This record gives sequence, structure tokens and C-alpha cells, in this order.
Amino acid sequence: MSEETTREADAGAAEGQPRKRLRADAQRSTDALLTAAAEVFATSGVDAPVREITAKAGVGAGTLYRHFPQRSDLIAAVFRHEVDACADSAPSLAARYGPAEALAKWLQRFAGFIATKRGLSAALHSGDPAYDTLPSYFQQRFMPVLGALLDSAAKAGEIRSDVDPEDLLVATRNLTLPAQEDDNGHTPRMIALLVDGLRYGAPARETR
Amino acid sequence: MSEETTREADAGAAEGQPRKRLRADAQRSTDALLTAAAEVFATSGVDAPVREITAKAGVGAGTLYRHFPQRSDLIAAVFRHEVDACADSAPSLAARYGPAEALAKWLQRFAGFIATKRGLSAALHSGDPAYDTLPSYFQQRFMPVLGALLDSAAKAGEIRSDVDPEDLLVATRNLTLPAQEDDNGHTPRMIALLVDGLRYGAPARETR
DNA sequence: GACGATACGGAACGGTGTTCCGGTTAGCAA
DNA sequence: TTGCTAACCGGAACACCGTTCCGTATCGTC
Repeated sequence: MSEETTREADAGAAEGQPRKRLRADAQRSTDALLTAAAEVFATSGVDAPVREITAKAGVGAGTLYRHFPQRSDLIAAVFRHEVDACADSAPSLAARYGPAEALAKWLQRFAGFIATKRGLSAALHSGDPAYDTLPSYFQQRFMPVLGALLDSAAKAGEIRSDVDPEDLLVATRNLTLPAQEDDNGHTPRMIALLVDGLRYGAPARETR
Repeated sequence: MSEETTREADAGAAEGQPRKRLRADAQRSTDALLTAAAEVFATSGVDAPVREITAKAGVGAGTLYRHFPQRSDLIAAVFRHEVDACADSAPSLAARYGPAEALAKWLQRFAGFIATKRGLSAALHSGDPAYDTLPSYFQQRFMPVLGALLDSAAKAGEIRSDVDPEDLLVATRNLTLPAQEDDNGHTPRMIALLVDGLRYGAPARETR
């Protein structure tokens, strides 16, 4: 969560360009802007004033515009950054918990990710070409992660083996929709239920 | 079209309030703002600068904000104003043309009205409570008008009598959707076709 | 350590929504 | 008709926002 993801988002974007290494201070600014923007977007929405973001990042306005000339560039970068953070959290979960438990925990994490993206949906469908590659990036990053979690849980006999990763992804996303305002822990409970449902058909039956 | 609709939009709004008569100059300003805003919205969209509207209306900014404290108030008022203008155009059409012809002409008028509302749809669904009563106002004003036109055309034997006003309203509105950018007179032709379809099943068959 | 390339910060600019208030006007009563 | 007052008008003024620009600071390298 709080680990700095230094990796650059290159998949899905226009590849083949030299991708020059950033200078150290430029990299620092970029990271600060990304995390600051993520917080601001979460609290004040994607239409939040630019100065709020630069202030929280401890950065000048010029710096923001050099790295993200368009607002949509920043939004897309934040989105990719958080997709990465969510996807990258899977391995450590898999190492710390049993397969089914890791799967459950990651889906909770994924649901949290989706919940914060509610405000973006309007922007995402604005037709700005900066967002065109986001859906495929979403798929490319999450499908292998979830597929691996499902596989190892199925191999361990802790869940059934006939679950399509995409179905589960969509189902989890949809589970977060009705929540909207009443955040009374409704979504986590529904996801827990969903995972229990997966466990139900496991070949090696074990009573939890 | 260019006739000043002095009537106040009272149906659908919170009724029961005193509805004090406006002073003459206030009424003038309100009307000027309404027609100016309608033009500006049509050309520059609903996000057009306030000053553009006040300039076209020949009015100060303070005047606009006194009559329409919120932008949504102005948008809703323009909408109601144009609904009224469109609905009120029916009687004169009915007086000037034969029943079926009047029906055709009014549907063309209605299609033109809908076409200019493309840009509003985003604002309309923004959840602002100022827009809550607009759909019912739309229905309340248009259904009787169209119902009357259909009735007299059916009674004259010029069109079939089994047409639901609501169906025709929705159909006409939908006909304007695909038009979007290519305004090569596509929509008017489709509506003419629709009306010819109505004529087809008329009891007293006459070859146009 | 020195030097060019690169990146930074924040003042400044143009544009926008909104408020405020001195001057004007409509409507009414004498 | 005249005079009075509440209601209304206009636009200057304010606050805020996105964006640009450029003198200064920092990085990476020789």
C-alpha cells in the first residue's frame, strides 16, 4: 500500500519509444504528484483544484504541467499507478496467507480499489483519447493476478476450479456498486460471501 | 418561435406559493435572459460563460444572479420556457393547417426542440434537484398537445386512431438521435415518413 | 570541482463565477 | 401630476482557477 512503486507504466501505452530515464528529482516529483493526486482525487474528486494537488505534493505548478500537460494525463497516470499497486499487492498476500485466504484478501483489496474509482467513471467516458488504453491495461494487469490466485487455491483444493477470472472480476466490481453511500461494511461482507461460495464446491471439503 | 411567451411556468414547480407579480422591468430582464441563454446554450453549450449570456441579454451580471441564483435554475427555466414555446405552437398550427398537416408540422417542431437539447442531457442527469420536476413537466405539457392533434386528425379520418401519444413522442425523439452531426435534413424526412405511416391506416382512405 | 542540460518553483496572466452597492426606475398614493 | 419608496439594475470589484514563463537550483558527467 505505502510502498513506492517505482516501475513505470509501459504496457498498453505506445511502446517502442526510447523511454529515457528520468532524472532523480524528476522521478521524485512525479511520484509525489501521483500519490498526492490520488489522495486529492479520493477526497475532492477529479475536478479538484490543481493547486491543492501541487500543495500536497510540495511541488510547483510548473512541475505538474511539465509532467502532465493535460489533466487527463494525470488522471490516467494515477489510475495506472493504483492498478499497479493493487495488482502488485497479490504476491505478498499469497506469501502471507493460505491460497483461499489470499484470494479473499486480494478481492477485498480490489473492491476497495474499485470503490475509489466511482468519481472517475464520468471522466473515463468523456471520450478523451488519453483514456483509451486504460480498459485494456486494467485487464492486462488484473487477469493474470487473479488467475494465479484462483489457480493456486484450486490446486490446493480450497475452492472449486470452474471459475472464470473475468466473471469474478466483474462480479466483485458489481458488488461494490450498490454500496454507493451506505458504507456500513456492506461490500466486504458480500465479497466474503462470494468467496465462501467459491469454497463451497471445492473438491477437498474441509469445514473451514 | 419569436413570439414572447409571457406566461410563467407554474405547473410542476412547487405550487401554492403566492407567486408575486414581477415588476415590468424585472419581467423584461427575465425574458431577455431566457431567450439569450437559450441561444448561447445552443451555440456554446450549457457551460458557456455567464458574461456571454448577460452581454447578449443586455443585462448586468447582478441581474442574472438575482433571477437565477444557481446556474441550474437558469437551465431549468430555459428548458421550461422552450417546452412552453413548443407546446404553445400547436394551436396556431391547428388553426392554419388541416389536422394531419398540423400534426406533421408540430412533430417537426418538436424534433427541432429535441435536437437542441442534446447538450443538456449531461446536465439533466447530474442529480441536481433543480431538474427533478422537468421530466414530469415535459410529459404534462406535451401529452395533451399531441393527444389533441392526434384526436382531431383521427376524427377527421386523416390518420389511424390506434396511436398512443406517448409512443409517438418517444419515436419522434428517437428519430432525432442518430442525426447527431450529419444534419442533411435526415430527421425531417424521417418524421415525414412517420406521419405518412400514420396516414396509411386512416379509415377514410384518400390518396394524399 | 566545473559545466552543461534538465528540472524546479512560484509569480504573473487571462478568464471565470459571484458579490456588492450606488444609482435608477416602476408602481402607487396623494 | 407629483412625489415617494421598494424593487431592480448595472458593472466594478473580488476571489479563485488553469496555465504559462523564466530566473534559479539541481543533477549527472567529465
